[in-house]
Amino acid sequence: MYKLAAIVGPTAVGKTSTSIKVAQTIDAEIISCDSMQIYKDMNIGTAKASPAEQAVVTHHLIDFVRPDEDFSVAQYQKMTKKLICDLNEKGKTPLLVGGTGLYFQSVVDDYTFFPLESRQKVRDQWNQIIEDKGMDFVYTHLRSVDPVYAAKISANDQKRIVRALEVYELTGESFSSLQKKRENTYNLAVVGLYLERPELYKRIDLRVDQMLRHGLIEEVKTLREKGYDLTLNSMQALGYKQVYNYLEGFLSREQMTEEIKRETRRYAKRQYTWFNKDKRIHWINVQEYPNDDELARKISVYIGRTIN
RNA sequence: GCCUCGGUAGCUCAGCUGGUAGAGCAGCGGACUGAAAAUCCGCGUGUCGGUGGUUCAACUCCGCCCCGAGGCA
Repeated sequence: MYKLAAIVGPTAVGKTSTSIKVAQTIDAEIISCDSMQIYKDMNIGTAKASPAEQAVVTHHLIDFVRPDEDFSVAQYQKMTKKLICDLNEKGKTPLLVGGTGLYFQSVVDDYTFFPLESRQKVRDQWNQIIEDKGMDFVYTHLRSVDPVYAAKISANDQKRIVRALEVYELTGESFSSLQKKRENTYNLAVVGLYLERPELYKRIDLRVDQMLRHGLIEEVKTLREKGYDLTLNSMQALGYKQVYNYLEGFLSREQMTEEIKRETRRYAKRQYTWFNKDKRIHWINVQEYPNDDELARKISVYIGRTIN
C-alpha cells in the first residue's frame, strides 16, 4: 500500500510555509491540492509558494494550466494518483497540501470517474434549455431520469442539475448510480491545520491587504489585457473576480477590498465544513505552537508515526 | 442651563391607537463525484439605555437618571 501524507485546512492558515518545513524533514515532495494554483500567471492572488520556496522542495501540480483552459477534478485525480505512485516507487513520501476539499476527497477516497468525451457542448445545450424553459422544467426532467439524485440536490442548483443530465445523456445511466468510491486505498496520514475563527479572519484580512500591496491589481490587469474575462473558471477565483469588477468600474476600491475579505472568510468557513466531517483528519491548532519549526516538527512526528 | 430628536440583534434601522420584537447587511450551520476559490440549502443570534410608576399586560404611556446628535443661549 502506498504512503500518502497530507496537510489540509482553510485558506490563510499557513499550509504553504508549514508544508515546506515538513517536507524537508520527512523527505517528501509536495503535491498541491488546490484548484486555483494550477493556473499559470495567477500567483499573487492564489498565494502560491514562491519560486524560492519551490526551489527548496519540489512542488507538483502548480502552474501547469493556462487560465483559459478547462480543467477538472478527474484530470487532477488522475495526475495525482500517478504522482503518488511514482514518488512511492522513488522512495519519497508524497505530501498532498491544499484546501480544495473535492480534489482531496477524489484522491483519498479514490472516486470513480467514468470516461466521458464531450461535455461542454451538452452542458451548453442544457443551460440553454434552462434559459428557454426555466429551471423547473429541467429539474422535473431530472426527477424522471434520476429521482435519487434529484432528491439530494436543490431545484435551484443549476450546476449539479446540468451535470447530472449531461451524464445521463452521455451514458444512459443515472448519475447517482455511477458515483462510486473506495476508501482505504492509501497508507494515510492527514493533518488539518486549525485556527480559531477570529484569529483566522485576522490573518485573512492581513493577507488580502498584502496581496493588494504586492500587485494583485497589476496581475489581474495583465490577465484582462490577455482577454481573459469572468466567464473563465480561473477568473472566478477569490480576489481575481473582485479586482476584475473594480477594473471594470463596478466596484470602488474599498468595496473591492471588503468583498475580497468577506468572500474569503466565507470560503474558509466552507473549507472547515468540508474537512470537519472527515474523521481521518488529525487537527492541530497552529496557535498552540510557539513557532513554525515546532509546529512542523510536531506534524512530521505525527506523519512518521502514522504511516510507517 | 433650556429645548428638540434619538438610544431596539455585531452594524444600519422598522415596530400602527399597549398583548414580552423583525428586516437588510454581517455572522453561524450544512451539502458537495468531470465548473469546486464554483454552486446550492438552512438559521435571528436580543437584560428593546437604566430605574421607578400606571396597567391583567409596557419596546410602546408617565416621572426621574445616564449616553449621543443638533438647536437656543
